[in-house]
Amino acid sequence: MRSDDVPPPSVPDLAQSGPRRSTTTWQVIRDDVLARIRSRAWPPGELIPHEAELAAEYGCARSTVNRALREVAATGLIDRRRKAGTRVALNPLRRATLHIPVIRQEVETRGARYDYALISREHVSAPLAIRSRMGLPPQTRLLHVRALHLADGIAHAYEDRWINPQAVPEIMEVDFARISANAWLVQNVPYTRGELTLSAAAADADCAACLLCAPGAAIFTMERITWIGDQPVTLVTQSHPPGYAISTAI
Amino acid sequence: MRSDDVPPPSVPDLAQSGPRRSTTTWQVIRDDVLARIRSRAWPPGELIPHEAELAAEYGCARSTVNRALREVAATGLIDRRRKAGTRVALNPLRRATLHIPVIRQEVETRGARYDYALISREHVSAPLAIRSRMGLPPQTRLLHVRALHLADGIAHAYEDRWINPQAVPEIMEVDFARISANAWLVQNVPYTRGELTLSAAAADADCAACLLCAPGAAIFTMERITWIGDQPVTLVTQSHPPGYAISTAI
DNA sequence: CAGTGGTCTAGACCACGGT
DNA sequence: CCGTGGTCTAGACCACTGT
Repeated sequence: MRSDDVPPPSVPDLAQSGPRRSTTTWQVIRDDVLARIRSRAWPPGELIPHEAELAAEYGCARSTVNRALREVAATGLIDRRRKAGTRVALNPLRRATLHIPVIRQEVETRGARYDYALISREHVSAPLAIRSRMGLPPQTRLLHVRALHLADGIAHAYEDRWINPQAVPEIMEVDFARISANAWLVQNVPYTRGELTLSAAAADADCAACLLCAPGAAIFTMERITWIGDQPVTLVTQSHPPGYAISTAI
Repeated sequence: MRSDDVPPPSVPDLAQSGPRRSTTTWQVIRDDVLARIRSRAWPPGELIPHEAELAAEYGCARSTVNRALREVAATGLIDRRRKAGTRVALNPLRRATLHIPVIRQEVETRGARYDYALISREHVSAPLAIRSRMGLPPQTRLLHVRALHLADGIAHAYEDRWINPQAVPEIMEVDFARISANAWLVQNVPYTRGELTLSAAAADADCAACLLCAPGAAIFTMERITWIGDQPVTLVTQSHPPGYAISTAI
């Protein structure tokens, strides 16, 4: 920051959880804005000063204020519109970034040995539930691959995957005993779009047997669908044993 | 009309000169970078051109390239380090933004009527599990509030909440039959930090009774803890009936 | 129309960290 | 050391949209 002649803004200094390490101007502005919103100095629905005004207040360029406010807007706490200005969100629909674990890494960073075990591989006509989920017509044949991810030999995740050979014909030649479907797809298929769905499900017989839990036990599932253009590539459901959780800061 | 029949550049023809249609320069660069990564033109681990080089290619300012690459880096697909340059991530730890629903809105946007029903309110000594989760010493007394969120009269979420009156003394006077704990806290408590944990759990007897499902049924739970500074404010667990899921684009 | 945010530039200095 | 990204500036024009 350059102009030291501007007094520090009179922001109610909320109790900080940790030491403030943000030294850059835009981070200072961002944190001040967050503090003013959370302290209700700027209550929900309120119009906050526009960029030029804040730039003057902080003695910085407007683009620096823009950067700070853009970051705040990304969390959903403020609503920005041209001409209308910037308002504190009335019902802050919070956005949080979720770090989606890559199973192998997840296992190995715990210091455990990672193993992959193929359970089954079949080329079959897709069941209705899978077809409709992937948006495929009747009679479509899909590759159905089931596998287990192991941490030090014990089950870490049960994977039930459907692959559309029309999108990736080469998949039919892959030996899933040697390379996991996920690893092969990650290395060979540049998907253009994906969707992730988190839910809870009761363990079915197969899943329970693999994860060593009771049938019907509460299982955390992550379902992913990926497309190349409009063509669905794969639908994969990864089920984690009871106790699994995923966290993020908000 | 100029010759727009040029196919979408697989290796993008750079040196833009004409006006942009619907996307801005930084978005074009971002999309090109994503396309080159996904098409493996830039394979995992590869060093990509540095900012100045890309700026020259696109005929734009370096800060515009910086904006584009910063957005890509936010998704975890590239790793940027000073002096070392920018590399395509070897194991892309994917980041996805999760939109955390505000229950009332979630219900009302479905066109359903929202209702809130208080089940119980007690001022009790905190159980060990709750204390340790919130990082509170033994003997701490907490306000325990259980409630139900209803959509058109049927259960949409079961809420089990613990509130620390030391952080928010006024909470003891609030009539939870009139206003939900969440609504009151959102309006009155500027938390500085929060943590969200998603998991699956088996429905306990109370939860099952409220959500009209079998005891032990797989329940999707969202647990939130918020702090003011170092002081924990509230720990809330919201449980959703079987079938509930939360989605995001990746 | 006019006010506001969104983008962009052509520079500049600085912080980090590999060599 | 010195190359690279991170930040910042003082402007500028444009796009959107409320009045």
